Amino acid sequence: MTDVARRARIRAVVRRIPRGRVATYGQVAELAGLPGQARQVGYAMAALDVDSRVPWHRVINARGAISLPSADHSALIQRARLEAEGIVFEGDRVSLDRFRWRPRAAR
DNA sequence: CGAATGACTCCTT
DNA sequence: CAAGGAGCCATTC
Repeated sequence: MTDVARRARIRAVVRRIPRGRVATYGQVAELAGLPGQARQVGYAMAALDVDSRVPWHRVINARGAISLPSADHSALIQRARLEAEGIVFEGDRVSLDRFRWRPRAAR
């Protein structure tokens, strides 16, 4: 699969994450048909524009935390957007039990 | 081309 | 909870 196709599939999965829900990098990788390649998802997110129509802010790491230095501007934008959608942070993380996106088989 | 890098994750100390 | 290591693989040097 080409690089372009791979990133397109990753973006397609991220676009399906609904408001008020989050998904982990590993989860996105899996749904995109790239199991075990969570890093590539992070890479694809980094390549997006901050104002991209792809909801990159709904993608967080397996600990439920934002995978960017807390001082990073993008990290602040990400947290603000998530809280604006109703996601609650407990310290520096989100309860995946409560907010993780659970996609239905087919849609 | 080899080595380092990194918006990751899992497992072990 | 903190650290370290291994697996992962596109990208950059």
